[in-house]
Amino acid sequence: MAPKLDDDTLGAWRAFINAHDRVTRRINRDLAGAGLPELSWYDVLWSLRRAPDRRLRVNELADAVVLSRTGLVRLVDRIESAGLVRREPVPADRRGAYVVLDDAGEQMLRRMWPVYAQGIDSYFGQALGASPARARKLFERIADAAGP
Amino acid sequence: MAPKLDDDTLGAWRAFINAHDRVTRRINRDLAGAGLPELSWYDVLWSLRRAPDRRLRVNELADAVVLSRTGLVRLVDRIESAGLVRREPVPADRRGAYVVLDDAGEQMLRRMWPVYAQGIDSYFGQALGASPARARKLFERIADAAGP
DNA sequence: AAAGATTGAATTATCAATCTTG
DNA sequence: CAAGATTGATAATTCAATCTTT
Repeated sequence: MAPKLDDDTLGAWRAFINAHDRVTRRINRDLAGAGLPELSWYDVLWSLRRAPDRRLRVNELADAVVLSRTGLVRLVDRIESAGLVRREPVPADRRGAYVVLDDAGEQMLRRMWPVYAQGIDSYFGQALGASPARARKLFERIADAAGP
Repeated sequence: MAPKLDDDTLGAWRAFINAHDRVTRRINRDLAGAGLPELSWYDVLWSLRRAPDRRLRVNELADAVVLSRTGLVRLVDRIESAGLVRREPVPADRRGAYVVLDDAGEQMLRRMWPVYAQGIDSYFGQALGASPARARKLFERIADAAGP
């Protein structure tokens, strides 16, 4: 039942939780300090810009973002109120809705990126050491191990 | 201003966010499925048990847990309502309050541990590969880089 | 005035139920 | 009935303001 976890695995776990909390908090603080919206907004805008025709179905977006489907609907409401995205009907399927990136959303993305990138670099990237690729593989293995 | 982030660092960052979300979600789901409280409760109870005399000041506890001071006060309220901890006055300093682990809290800790440990092992530990110690150091470097 | 802790009000996240279309 | 999306109710997190003691 209770697998024997060695000290390093347990220590790694606690450090992992801690690292995530600190890094995201600092980045969000930096963004707020610059009068910009938080991380989750960036994730939504960024996912949309990468998508063909700058649009995604609500469900697709929910998969791309760290949030429940319901949570995403609420988040899109707020971002739409801010005029950064809009909803559009889906031609073939009248149940669905596209979320489409607006120009103001693209501008916001550009304003946020310097602050965000700086945060990733100084609070996270620097600590990865000589081989970011190795760290990347490690994180991807963890994400895969935890499944969808 | 915008540092050049290489693809691996950025990929590592996205995988990191993703991994954290998936692992904590799964563990919390497993706990809920077993009729047990969520992760943050465990953190509080565990911190108290390690502490001398099974008690910590509210501020000390807030440092040990991934939560703001206010958030911790609310969390302790709930855990106290569940009868797992109690507040006690601090002899020398009448401003302060100890949070003390109750026997029911220790029992809860023991009930939660198998589920929690299993989750850490299968969703996280397995992916660390041959050297958990190396992973641990990496996570600790990140936590340090992001400061307190 | 500052430290320790708490509360009120506002924001956000989540579950279950709902509505609409396929 | 199932899929896509949304809403209502509930719970949790946070900021600023507050209260008490040092």
